[in-house]
Amino acid sequence: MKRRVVDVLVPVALDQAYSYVVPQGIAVAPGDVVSVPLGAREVLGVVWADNANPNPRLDNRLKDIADKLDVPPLKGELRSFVDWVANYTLSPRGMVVRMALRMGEHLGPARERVGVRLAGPPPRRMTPARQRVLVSMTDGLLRSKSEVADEAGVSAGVVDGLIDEGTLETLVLPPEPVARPPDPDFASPELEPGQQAAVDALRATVGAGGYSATLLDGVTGSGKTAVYLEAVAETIRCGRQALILMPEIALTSQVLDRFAERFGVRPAEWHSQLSQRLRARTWAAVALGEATVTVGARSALFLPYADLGLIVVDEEHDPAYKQEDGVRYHARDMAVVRANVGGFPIVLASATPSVESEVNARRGRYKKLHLPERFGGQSLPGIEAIDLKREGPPRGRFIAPRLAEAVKTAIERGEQALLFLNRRGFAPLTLCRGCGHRLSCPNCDAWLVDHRFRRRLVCHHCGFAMPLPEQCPHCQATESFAPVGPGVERLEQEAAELFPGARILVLSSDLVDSMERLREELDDVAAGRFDIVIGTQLGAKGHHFPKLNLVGIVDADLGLANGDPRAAERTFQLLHQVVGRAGREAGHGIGFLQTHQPEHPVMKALIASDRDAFYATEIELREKTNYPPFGRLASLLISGSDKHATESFARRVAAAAPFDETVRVLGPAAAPLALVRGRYRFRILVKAPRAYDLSAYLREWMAKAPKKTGNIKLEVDVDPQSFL
DNA sequence: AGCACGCCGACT
DNA sequence: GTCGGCGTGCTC
Repeated sequence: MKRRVVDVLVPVALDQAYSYVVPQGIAVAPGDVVSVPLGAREVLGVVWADNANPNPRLDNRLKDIADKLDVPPLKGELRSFVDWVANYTLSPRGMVVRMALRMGEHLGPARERVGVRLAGPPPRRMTPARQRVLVSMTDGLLRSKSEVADEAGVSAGVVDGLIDEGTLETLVLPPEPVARPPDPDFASPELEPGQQAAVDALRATVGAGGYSATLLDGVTGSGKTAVYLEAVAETIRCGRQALILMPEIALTSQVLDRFAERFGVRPAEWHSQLSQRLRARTWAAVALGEATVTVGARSALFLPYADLGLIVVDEEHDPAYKQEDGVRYHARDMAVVRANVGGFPIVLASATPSVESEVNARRGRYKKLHLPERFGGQSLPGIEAIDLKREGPPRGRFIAPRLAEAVKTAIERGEQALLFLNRRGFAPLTLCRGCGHRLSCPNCDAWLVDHRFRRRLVCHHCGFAMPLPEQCPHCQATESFAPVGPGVERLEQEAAELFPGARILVLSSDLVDSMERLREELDDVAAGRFDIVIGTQLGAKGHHFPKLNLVGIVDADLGLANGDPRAAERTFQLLHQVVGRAGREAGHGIGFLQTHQPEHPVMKALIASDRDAFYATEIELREKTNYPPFGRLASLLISGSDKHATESFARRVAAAAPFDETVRVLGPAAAPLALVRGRYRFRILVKAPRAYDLSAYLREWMAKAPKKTGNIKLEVDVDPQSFL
């Protein structure tokens, strides 16, 4: 009898599927998750296709499929999506399928939970602890052991003792579901007329089914979340699943609470900090359709939904949606593709849409829903510029007198102030006053950042850290180091001196260790347990602080200086979001922008609260320069530890570029960050027209590019977001 | 991506 | 003399 052979995609850096023999007793079909031998190990893979005539050269080398897993097969929709993403990003298909299989090796039944209930006579020896347990058990209900112990305030041993005595009996509890079914009619939202119109439109879109993309555009506080949750509710009523994508860090946000208020239960969550077991259980719940709504970071896009019927991309403009290592993909863009492949609607929500999405809406490719006002008639904060050239702080200080005065007033009123500075640590630069030497990283082309809290000088690119040296490595002077420029830790010091007695919290990613901890700290702020919050981006994202009425942007120019084509857009979006945190409740919020260039279009648009002016200038500029979305970009990053070998390789790669009169190949040039982790970096930038098939061009190019030697690496980034 | 193999430097 | 660093090649 002829043996059956199938092609299996394995989760390694291979673009091509491998062939395996289907042994007797195992029935497989495309999409099935199987366990297969690969080299010395055994890996999970996905059956991609039948192979009617396997390569005869492999005849005696074909191995058997080891096992078929008892999970639902990956649907054709997801498999097409995997192929599409691999093709578009030039990633090996194996690396993309790996993201869809990222449930760890912990599949299988959940750990058994043991429940107890009152069953026998009281114990022969009664103790106060035992008494408390029995009191809490008098209702005769079944509950878990840990629950009982917690409730009675005793240790688990006391409960075990009562089980031994026969007073309590044990029963196996059904496994706790990852997420209970949300009730679309649990609480009906109060909607204002503007919101109601948007909700009606979204309900119609969801009800109609089929692919469509909608840009939901509404300022902070306009009730975007409430509106898109109604699209989710409609999806649930249709019996389908919904995915709400969020930037990773925003997963701490109140959206989860809002969801629970609206639907009676919390959604399933998917992010990088899930434990292995919870990850596996969530994966399975999504695949079985038990998890109706998933709120997740970008990798949730690759989950094997049983019947996905809606994707919402919250804060769609957020740069964190771009994955910068491994498979380089933009989750917002791939979400649109996934909706298209699956034939269902997608909603992109933002108060400051990306220029890409805004242009798509203007071209009619996306529907646009606009929520014009703040919910409850709240007014947007007034924004004032503080011109640092004219009324800056004294030397060595970073809070201008006018801002300090406003903070003082806010505290006196019992309100909160947020000082925003997108810079971790104490000072970004330490230099020797004697000779001007700058302390920099031995492995990177970067200064060492002074982190006083950790008592280290730290490189933000490679993690190198050392204590402050005794003397200058260049001129041997002692006690000669001076910190230059501010970080959040230095601001904290300054704020403590300016506002004695104020309760100050620093929110910075290097000072929080877990998502839980961060949630607690954010709750503390919301509850008014701090007067001043000094924060990096962490403090800017998706949290609502009712008592916050004053926002001070300490260095509004920080993001504008680099050569990134999206620098202006990013700065506008970030500062708009931060300033929008003020006055959401009380309605008299105010924001201050400390800037050296109050005439910059970004600053002028922010001060005038004139979003349209910003989009008008930015879109015109992009169009004129053929930058996205009016042209396409790709970037090749060539890196290696030998500078000359790397540079010469980069030149040979550039020389191998296929000729196309509509494509421009720029470079190689040393990357702005020319050295990272001891590796020299060179960049080639590719510019192509808007509708051009850049992936095909790059694939043809890579096929004839020179072979790399030594430790040289060549990374291709289609639609790059970072140009460092 | 992992893993084995194989080739040159420092040291139990 | 071995241990181990990484560069190279392969995985049906």
